[in-house]
Amino acid sequence: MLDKTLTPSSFETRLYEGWERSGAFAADPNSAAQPFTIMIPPPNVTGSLHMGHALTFTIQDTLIRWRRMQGRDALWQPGTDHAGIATQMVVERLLAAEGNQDRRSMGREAFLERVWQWKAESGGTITKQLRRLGASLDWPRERFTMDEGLSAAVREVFVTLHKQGLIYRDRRLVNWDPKLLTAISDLEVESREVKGSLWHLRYPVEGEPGRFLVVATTRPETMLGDTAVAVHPADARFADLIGKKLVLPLVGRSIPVVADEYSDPEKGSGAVKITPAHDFNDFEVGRRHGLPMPSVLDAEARVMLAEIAAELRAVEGVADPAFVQGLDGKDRFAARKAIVAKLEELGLIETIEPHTHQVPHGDRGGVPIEPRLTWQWYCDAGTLAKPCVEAVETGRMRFVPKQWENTFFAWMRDIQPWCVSRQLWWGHQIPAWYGPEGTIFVEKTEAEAQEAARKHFGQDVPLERDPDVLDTWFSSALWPFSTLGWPERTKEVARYYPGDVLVTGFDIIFFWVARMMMMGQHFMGGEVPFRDIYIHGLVRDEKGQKMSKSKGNVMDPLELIDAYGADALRFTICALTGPGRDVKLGRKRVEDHRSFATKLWNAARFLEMNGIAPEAAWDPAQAETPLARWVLDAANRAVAEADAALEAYRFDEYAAACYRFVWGGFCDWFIEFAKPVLNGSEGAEKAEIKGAAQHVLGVILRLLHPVMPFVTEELWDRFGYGPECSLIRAPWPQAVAVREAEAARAELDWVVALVTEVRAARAEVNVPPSVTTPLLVKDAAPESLARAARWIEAIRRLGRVTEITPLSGEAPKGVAQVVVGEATVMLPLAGVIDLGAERARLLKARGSAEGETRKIAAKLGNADFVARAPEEVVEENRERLAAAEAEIARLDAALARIAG
RNA sequence: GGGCGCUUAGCUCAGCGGUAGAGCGCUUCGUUUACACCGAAGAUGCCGGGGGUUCGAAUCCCUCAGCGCCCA
Repeated sequence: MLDKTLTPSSFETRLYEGWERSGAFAADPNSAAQPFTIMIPPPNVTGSLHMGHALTFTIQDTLIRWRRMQGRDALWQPGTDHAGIATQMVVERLLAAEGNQDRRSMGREAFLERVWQWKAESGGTITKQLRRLGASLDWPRERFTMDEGLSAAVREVFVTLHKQGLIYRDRRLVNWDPKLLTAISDLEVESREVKGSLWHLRYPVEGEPGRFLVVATTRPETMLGDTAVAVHPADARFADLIGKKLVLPLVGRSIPVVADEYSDPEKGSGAVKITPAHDFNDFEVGRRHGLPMPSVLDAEARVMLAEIAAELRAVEGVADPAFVQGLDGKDRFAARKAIVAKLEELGLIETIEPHTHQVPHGDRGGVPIEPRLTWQWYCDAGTLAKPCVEAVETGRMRFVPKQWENTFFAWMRDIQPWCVSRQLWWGHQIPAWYGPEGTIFVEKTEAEAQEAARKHFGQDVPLERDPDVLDTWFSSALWPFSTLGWPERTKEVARYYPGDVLVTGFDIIFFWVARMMMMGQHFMGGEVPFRDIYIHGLVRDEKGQKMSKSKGNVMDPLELIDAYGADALRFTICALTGPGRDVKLGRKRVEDHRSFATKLWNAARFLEMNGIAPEAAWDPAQAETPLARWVLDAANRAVAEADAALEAYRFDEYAAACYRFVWGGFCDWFIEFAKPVLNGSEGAEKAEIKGAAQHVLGVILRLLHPVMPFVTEELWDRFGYGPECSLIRAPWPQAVAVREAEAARAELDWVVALVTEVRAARAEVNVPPSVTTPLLVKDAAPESLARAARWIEAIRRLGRVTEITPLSGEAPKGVAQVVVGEATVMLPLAGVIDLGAERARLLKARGSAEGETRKIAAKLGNADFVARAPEEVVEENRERLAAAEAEIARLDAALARIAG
């Protein structure tokens, strides 16, 4: 016997282990079935399961379970990425907490060993948590971006791209994180609004004592590296200054005034100081005008004078080398204070206005990033992006929802060279070796580099390997094929590439999607890495706020699973995942949706109590009774709706179709109609209803399995539809042949309408539930009377009716009346009903029928409508008008009967 | 400043040319062989404002307003 209450925790772990142990999640490269592949966007190895994961993995698992049941050879590739900076930070923090020596003093090798040790101990957190969610990943195939195989792919790709000229070294400005001491991607930079000041500084014009050019800046400390001041060429205020020289305050260096459209006459003073080594825009201006580009801040963003020391010059009242020398080694913010104070003292500050502006911050380190001129490795993303743009334009790859392709195009068409080197230790060390005279040898191994160097120099030379590592996204970009064994020519690569769909959030389009596309197409013969890209929203809290630790509104999916079961969480997520919309999720929503799992459990329990059990031989095509045919037909439609919804990535519609059928159809009507039969004597009818019930329960369990895997598997096993843990591999339901479905639908619809009308009338005229009544039927067609007779038991039970008889002679006094199709049904309730309420009820029904009539009549009275609208629309309106008019007539008759 | 999206019942959202819907909440009633995480019934809408296209607009177009996100 099933327990009276559903307790998900009593079976979730057991079932998951059962599936995993039996190999139910495994892809089979030798299968004849058509593959279906989803590459998990590998979560960060330092991560733990949050709501965003719950959303994305519920969607992926729903898709993969559905396709697997459809008989596809499903591969859901698991794994994690090594998350260079994040992991390095985690381990460094750990070392600090343990009171151990820091990474630099322990050395690179020992540190990396410590990272691997951490990975072995803690790196599996998220993969364990994914199991709680029910994610059916092919675990034995789990990969890690730092695995030997994936590392070999990285070396192969780097060396190949280098030989093709698509990876090169360059000295340009990068986003430098002065806390983490590495270059970071512009995607790892976030703008934060900061309240600062706009300082208006006076730069003296050379040879014109007393004349100044005022520049406005938010970063006065960078002035040490100024090499020009730019004004707009069309700005009349400064026209005569163009080409003249200014004395750079404090430093004493002479710098030119240049004309450049970058300078915005509307902003600040209209003149802008140019510091090419410390600002991206200034860098471009510097390039255009051939300006020197001295750096004045070091890796840790402290003042560094080495590149300007030779040019320090004393100028009375303007520049003071001693002061500048005193800044050497000072932090950038301390230097700003000192410089502002000194300028103020010299009277070189015109005004200071409060100014709120966007300051780029590193998203990991949290400190303002510093544009910095360094040598780095770059990948020619522009060239790699072109075929990706084309693949989306021609439909070889498809964004769902489609509008995201705009975001993608906008970024891809304007993509900048991709800085792939990072000044970290944890990651794939760049396979580049430096020889004498700065020669570079890029090879897969040190031996090959040695060999190349020997060829070049004609003798063995000492080589030194580039200490930097590659951006984590570099290895993640290879994920769709490196996980399959590439560069080996494995059958997995041949079979599972390209994937069918990539599921991810829009915030990741630039990271995953774009980079996987670039590398996938370049290295896989132009073949795209996945055909569909399903973009879901973000999980927000009930009020629509982004979840964040600082706001304290985060929800823990594991805690919700503990409280309500994984199925409830998954079903909630599916039900709320509308197209292109964020998911507002609260505890209450999960609680609400849990009741659906409970409902399913209780319905199954009822069937079990009535001795309903799987009968594999039962043939739905032989069903004779209208009820069996009706429920089989409704199940067919539910399956069709679910399929269509899943094909279209409409998870909300899939959930709604299941909910409607299971609750609104199977439980509310089928089970209720079945009760009298199940209660009655054994015989063909009872056998058939039991047959239909077990058949449809089997359909329901399979239909719901992708979204509610645990409770469906538990019920499947307990009922004995198959061996333990076999639902996951059971065939997806298909429509069955139902004879005369149309007639069954008409019959049941009529009974439902009768019961509903009778219930409504009783409720509205305040008939106590304890009172039962006969029904007197007037003007009923013989078919209606026959139906009433066939369904009398169900109608008795559901409508609190005693018997149904045709009305003979006059209607009794004190009746409540309802209209069902052509018939008027009376409930003789003299002395019980409130006649006033009954009259009001009938008038209200008449009112709405009349409103309907007026609307349709007006439409049909419009000659243009009749002439131009499609014939079937006109015909449909004529029918509706006739029906509404007939209903008014019957209601009028009913009103007349109670009038006296 | 550029781009995208949203605005439909109290709340969360579907519908996107032809009868305005769902779930939750609310009100009333209810211990009938599953289920109170339940059952029955009921109320609630100028489909953001304005203009246009059309026989017909929540749905298509224009415009305005408010909200959100992304990129500068």
